[in-house]
Amino acid sequence: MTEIADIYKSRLANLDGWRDAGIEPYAEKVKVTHHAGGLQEKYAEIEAGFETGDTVTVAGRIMSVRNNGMFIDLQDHTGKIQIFSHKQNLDPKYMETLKLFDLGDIITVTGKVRRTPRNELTINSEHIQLLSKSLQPLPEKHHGMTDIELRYRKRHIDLTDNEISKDVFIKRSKIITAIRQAMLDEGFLEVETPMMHPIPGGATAKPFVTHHLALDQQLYLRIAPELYLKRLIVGGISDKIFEIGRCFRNEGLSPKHNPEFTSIEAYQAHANYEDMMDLVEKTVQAAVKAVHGTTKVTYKEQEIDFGGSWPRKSMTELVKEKTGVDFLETTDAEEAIKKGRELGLDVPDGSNWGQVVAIAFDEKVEATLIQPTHVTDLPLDISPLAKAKPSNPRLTERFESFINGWEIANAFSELNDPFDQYRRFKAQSEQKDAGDDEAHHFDEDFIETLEFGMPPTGGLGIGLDRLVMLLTDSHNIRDVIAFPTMRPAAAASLVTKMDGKT
RNA sequence: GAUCGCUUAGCUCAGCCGGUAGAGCAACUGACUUUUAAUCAGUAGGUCGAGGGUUCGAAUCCCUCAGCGAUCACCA
Repeated sequence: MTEIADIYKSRLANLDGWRDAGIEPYAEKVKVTHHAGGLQEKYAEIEAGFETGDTVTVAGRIMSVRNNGMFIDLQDHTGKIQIFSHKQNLDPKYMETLKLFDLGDIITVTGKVRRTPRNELTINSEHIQLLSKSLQPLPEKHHGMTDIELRYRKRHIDLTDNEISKDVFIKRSKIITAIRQAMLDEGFLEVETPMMHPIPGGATAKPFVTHHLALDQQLYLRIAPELYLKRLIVGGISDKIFEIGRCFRNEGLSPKHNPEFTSIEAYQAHANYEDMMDLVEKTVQAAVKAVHGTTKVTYKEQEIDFGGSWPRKSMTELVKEKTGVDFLETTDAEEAIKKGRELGLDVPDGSNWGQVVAIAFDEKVEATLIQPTHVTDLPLDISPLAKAKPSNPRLTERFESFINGWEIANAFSELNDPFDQYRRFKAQSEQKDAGDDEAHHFDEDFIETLEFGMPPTGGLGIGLDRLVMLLTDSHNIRDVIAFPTMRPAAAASLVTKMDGKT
């Protein structure tokens, strides 16, 4: 017999013990009057040895047991509190069932609150009862579950066990709530658009493909909600809309990339990219304040200040600062490629002017942008949905916001000229034909949408997972996604674990 | 996709130059209504990630594969 089976069987025996005692081991709910955290706070000041006489009912998980079940550490979602089960207070019939408890069991306790002579806030149990039996062993109580892979695969254990992990997901929720609230405060309407697209659009990325049976139709999981949100702007449902939701990209995994990730996209009619910069600052600052109470955050021992108005610098200007090369002075792609290669950049043959600028920026500038910075005026070649800059048609009214060397936001004055959009899609589809499987698809329906007339509009996207990473000092995106995408676990280990259960 | 590293009991980890598989916690039996990582005595628990090879002998050396991590590449 393997040991896991041993533990499992002993717990099963205890489960039967409850039934023998006439108590259902998966009980009905009880009325919980207090939580551990609240009690710790309320009675923080009482002295060691003081008995309050206040009766409370709590419920939670048994995290540790001392002295034959006399002392139990009970944990609920707010914290821990000690339970004292002594024959002075506890009905003999409950004394009998104490031995049926296992670590991890969810129980309820009613009794009076006191502080023990050893200064531990404690409930003297008068009634203690199983609410739900735990058949699986919890991780080791001192070190907890540190195996990073197991924490990702078995998040339910990680959360019961790991305060830091729990805190990250609570903060994630607060960050998203703060951003949503900031958008609502700005007068934006929250909307929803399809996640299954007949033509994937709105971003440069490889999509997931799926198939609808009844329609016999190929569909793509969305890589961005952008084009649908613009359709809503055309429709005029509101001048200000936003969507918070999942996007899916069929690309490599890394500490900064999960195949599904959460973004916010916002569109504002009669606004432009400069208005979007203000909006990025407002929403991100609201998120920072919601979890830190200040605008300053430490990430990997580096202080990042999200406060104030962030510097706005053009991409070509930044490249010039770092390399001495002003790509605005290059007249065509060939000259740009030559200059780029002189800088030691790996520039593929056939790159266009904008792609060279982007490579120079990625290689030479990106990693240096630690403090929040809006990088503006991105090349038109790499911005197929952004409006060209009137003063320089090679550039667009687009910016990306960088923090800690990461692109956190991407925004622009939306291209609303259907003729221009037609030409951009055409250029993209030529790139696609040339073998670029990330180039945008040609979306005729979207062209038609623009033909109805879209007002001048500013659009914005923010990657929320990365923002959560920054605000929780998390160094892997999997630490901020409750159930990150994982390869299937080795079959053998799972089967072994299941063996004992039958 | 490339390089490097990790994988030993349910959990956390030792295991050196190849020589019978180890500890703590958890579990089980017993003692004690006593605590703060409770204590004491005892018991049990292993396909050493998987497969192959070298060897008299492999957790250990070699090869292949898998999962995970870090870095790089693509991307947000």
